Amino acid sequence: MKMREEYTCPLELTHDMIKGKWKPVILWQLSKGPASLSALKKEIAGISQKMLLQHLNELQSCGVVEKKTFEGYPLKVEYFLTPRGHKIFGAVTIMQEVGIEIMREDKITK
Amino acid sequence: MKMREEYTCPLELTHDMIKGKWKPVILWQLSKGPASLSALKKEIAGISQKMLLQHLNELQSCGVVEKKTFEGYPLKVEYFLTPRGHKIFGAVTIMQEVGIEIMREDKITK
DNA sequence: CAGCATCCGATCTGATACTG
DNA sequence: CAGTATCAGATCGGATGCTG
Repeated sequence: MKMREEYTCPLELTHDMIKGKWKPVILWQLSKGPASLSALKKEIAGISQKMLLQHLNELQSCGVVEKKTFEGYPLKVEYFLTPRGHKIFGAVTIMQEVGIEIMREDKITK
Repeated sequence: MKMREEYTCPLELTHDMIKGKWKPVILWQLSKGPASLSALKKEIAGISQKMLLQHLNELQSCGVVEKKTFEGYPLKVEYFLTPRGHKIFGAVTIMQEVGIEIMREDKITK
């Protein structure tokens, strides 16, 4: 991922934050509230642990997601959206709405 | 790109529509009004013709963009957003806004 | 001006196996 | 449960040259 200063336009910056196959779905899940790694893995059908972690790390490094680690056994970690994450989630919401509309339209067309 | 029926969730569908390095910027430009290939190329700094065309084709095949071809020489073509394109543009708008905010925040932090 | 084909390196994704 | 390492295949992106 780029350093912040390298972005020439705002869209490029934000696009980086939601690019990747699973980022919108991860944000969607986290918008419901904090979640552990295993919970996310369960809720997001088809994602591999590697990709989940990789995307979570990217989301953290651009300030969209943070995590809280609880000491002890078994290990417990909670991922959650930052204020910035909630802002970007606004875009994801629209994506979801448009997607629903389109799927509905396509059903009617059939 | 997938066939419509293969999408399991709306977000996956919409994500396909804006994924790719240049799609948000292309939608941004087209939101200002119809534009020719060369106009887009001029307005979008750094894009290659190949990627521009490829993304425009993908946007067309998911019903976000259409084009109108005018016969004659020199050839003239206009790309423009469909109603569906305008809906998705709503998400792009938020991306832009969030991006601007973040860039501003980062400047203050410095 | 609009659009296609090809080649190549970079990046992304996923399966699997392993650590604290 | 959380997280890392690695390897192979798929996809993406960009440069270049060619066609109508």
